Amino acid sequence: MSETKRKMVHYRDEMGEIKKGPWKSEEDEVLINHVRKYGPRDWSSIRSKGLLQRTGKSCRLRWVNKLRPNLKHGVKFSAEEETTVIDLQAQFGNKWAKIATYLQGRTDNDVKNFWSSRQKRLARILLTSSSSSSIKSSKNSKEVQTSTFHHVSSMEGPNFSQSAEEESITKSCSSSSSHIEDSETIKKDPLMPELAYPSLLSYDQSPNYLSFPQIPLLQPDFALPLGDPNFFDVQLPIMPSFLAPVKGKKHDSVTSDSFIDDIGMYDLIEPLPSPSQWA
DNA sequence: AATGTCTGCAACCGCACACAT
DNA sequence: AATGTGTGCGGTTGCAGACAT
Repeated sequence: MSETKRKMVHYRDEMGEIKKGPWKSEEDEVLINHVRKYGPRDWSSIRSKGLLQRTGKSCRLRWVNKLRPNLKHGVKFSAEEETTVIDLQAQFGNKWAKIATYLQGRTDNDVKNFWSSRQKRLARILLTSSSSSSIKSSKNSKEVQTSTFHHVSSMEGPNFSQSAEEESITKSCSSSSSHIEDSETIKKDPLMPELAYPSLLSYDQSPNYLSFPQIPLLQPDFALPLGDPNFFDVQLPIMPSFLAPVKGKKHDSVTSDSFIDDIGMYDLIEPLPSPSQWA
């Protein structure tokens, strides 16, 4: 993002003028020098010493999100990172800072923004698809709906709506799968590629609940603090990258076909590598 | 080419927590 | 125990660029 993206704002308090908005490279330099001298702490002293007209909070945020070493700037989330975020979000909820500790070079803000974008895309797809697709009933549609929905919901985590949106994606998926005659046929459906590899799947207590295999996560105690210079050397678990990264940008009209495209966007239709390729 | 819409992301805000006094 | 200060976190906003029409 350019330095002039945000309007520079100034206001005064008892300590003088406070600057807000985009950071200049000179300010970054001052901040970096402060951290070199004193470490990533005493943020408030930066202003009280007159080094910068920024609040301590603003300085800390700038350091954590932009200036800290080894951050991945301008690098899209990989399939592995997406999978990790999805899984951890389901596990921890919206604990972005915690989730970020499992991802090399990612900040809580990165994770938060990633998730937010993803949720928006999904919401739009659900809304559009529910308004553009008709509902067909088949004798086994309920079964298909259930497994399809649970698949999606397990990816999207506990915050996912359980009401209108749930119903709309269920309808959309069942609509595009209305040819399915029995559960065996489901395995051949491109929407459900992972069903061809049952060993990859795990089932929880509910027999219909389909979820991704659990990523062997680092124990939280094992996660090093961000200040630790070795933090980014931690080896993170790698999943088979059968989850496709988000491709394309705009999806204004969602027909049955384009919905499938969007489902692909949500990591469903990328062809699975054969199990022998995972090693 | 002009305009409208969408997306990604930097940065702010308010709240909560930890710690010192 | 109460209060003040510093820091961290999650939610939200708003802008610039990308993309579609």
